[in-house]
Amino acid sequence: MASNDLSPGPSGPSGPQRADGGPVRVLVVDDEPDITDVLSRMLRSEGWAVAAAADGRAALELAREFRPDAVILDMMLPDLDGFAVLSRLRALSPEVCVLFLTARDAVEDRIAGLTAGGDDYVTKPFSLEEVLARLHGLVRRAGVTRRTERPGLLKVGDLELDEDAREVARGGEPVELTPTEFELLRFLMRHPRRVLSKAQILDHVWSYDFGGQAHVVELYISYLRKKIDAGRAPMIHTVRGVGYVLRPGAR
Amino acid sequence: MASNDLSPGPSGPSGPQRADGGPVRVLVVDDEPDITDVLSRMLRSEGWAVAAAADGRAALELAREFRPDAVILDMMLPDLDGFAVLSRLRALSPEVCVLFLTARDAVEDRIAGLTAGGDDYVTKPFSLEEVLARLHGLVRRAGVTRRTERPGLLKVGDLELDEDAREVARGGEPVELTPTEFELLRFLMRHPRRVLSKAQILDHVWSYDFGGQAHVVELYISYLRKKIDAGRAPMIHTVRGVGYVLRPGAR
DNA sequence: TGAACTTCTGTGATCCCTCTGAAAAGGGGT
DNA sequence: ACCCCTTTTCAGAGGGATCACAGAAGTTCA
Repeated sequence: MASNDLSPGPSGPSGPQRADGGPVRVLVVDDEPDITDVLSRMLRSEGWAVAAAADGRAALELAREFRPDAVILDMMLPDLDGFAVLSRLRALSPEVCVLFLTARDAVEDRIAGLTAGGDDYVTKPFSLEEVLARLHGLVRRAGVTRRTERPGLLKVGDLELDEDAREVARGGEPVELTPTEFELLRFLMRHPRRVLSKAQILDHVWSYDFGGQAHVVELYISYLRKKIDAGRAPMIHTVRGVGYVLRPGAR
Repeated sequence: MASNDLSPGPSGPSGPQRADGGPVRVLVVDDEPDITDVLSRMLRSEGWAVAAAADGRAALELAREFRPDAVILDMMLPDLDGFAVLSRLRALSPEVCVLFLTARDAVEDRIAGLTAGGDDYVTKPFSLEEVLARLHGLVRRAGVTRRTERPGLLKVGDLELDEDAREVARGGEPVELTPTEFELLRFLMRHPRRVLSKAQILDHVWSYDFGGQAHVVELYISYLRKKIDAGRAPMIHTVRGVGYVLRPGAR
């Protein structure tokens, strides 16, 4: 209840770090202030350095001095076509990696061809966890981030989640999860030992336009428990009146 | 009400401090004078710099020169919609963090979704401790406050309370608490060695519209004693005719 | 197109947290 | 010692929160 997000843990800033030790720089480009706002805040709270622009012109200007490592780029901009922005961004700094935001039906078209270059895309409406996960994948593949123990592998107790392979295992035993279950578990595993409210979970795991009740969270928690805690010492604990915690050891 | 404020202790102002050493600045916006009044008093007595406004127009004007680090914003204002105020506040200073006040049934609607940005909300009726805890969490995560040893961890003697994990331990031994017990203990631990009257406790831990008697305080104190002082040297002491103290060592 | 699967809603049952009321225990003063 | 007042403890009603189950709606894939 109390805390609402994702602050860097007690062990210091847990956000992505560049090889030079500074935070990874990301530029958010979208004409809807709600979107840039929520993305900027979340990314900042996750330890990224963030700049935001509302149209293509501003984005290009900003990119020139902000020198982002990555760009989150809406393909529907008021002034310039997303592709125009893209090509000029690339002219400016060829190394930058791009995460496209696009409407669901526009995907098949031409976006698919772009991902071949190592970039990636997310369809609107998206969930924050999805954006975060893709962005992480992008900069990791691009070699921007400092090499850590084993990137893309989350471990909590004997529970392992591989973000790249999308595989989950408890005590070496593989576990099959549906997409939503996977996202929920990833969110829990990225914030272990920390009580997460249903509202927080809803905000991060479900799409931003999801109008549903907190009830779905309870439902999916129960699904996860059946698959992950079945028979073993439970790792998902409910904190009555507050939310849920993922806790490794006993208790 | 007024008599139940907590002034800064003899050890000087213990309130939050900005990285520059000054007090954290918070703007309270609510159209009910009772609310702004009680919040302002409490926050001031906790060492914050406070300004208050009764409607959106005044809030925006005030924000321009007061330059708050955080805003407590009622979503039901007489003139402007809370969301309108929010977006203009953001336009003014994007870094500001916001704690929303909202009716219980309005939550599911649109407030959820805001917590994703790192902001937070509290439903009316609220308790002062709840507001304070959330506000603390917000500015801590926003990196406004000076970094202390381990944020979110309260220690008194061998008693520890982790606000993030919502865990309590006495002498390393974990203790299970219900939500109300937890809030009560947090309040006590935030003001150790200080006699707190039942009225003060009632005002801070219970919702402001709670009509009940001081009897519940005695009841919950007894619950806490059973769980925390059981067998050990007691830390919760009764000051007859006055209230209770939480004291670490002997005596 | 049909079958399998995933996601979400609704209902009811259960648990346990909160608070009330009353009785018991304790303190302090005369 | 006695009485009065405060504090503590006990027992239980009520209600909110959580969970389990079933099924409808939507999606994916062959």
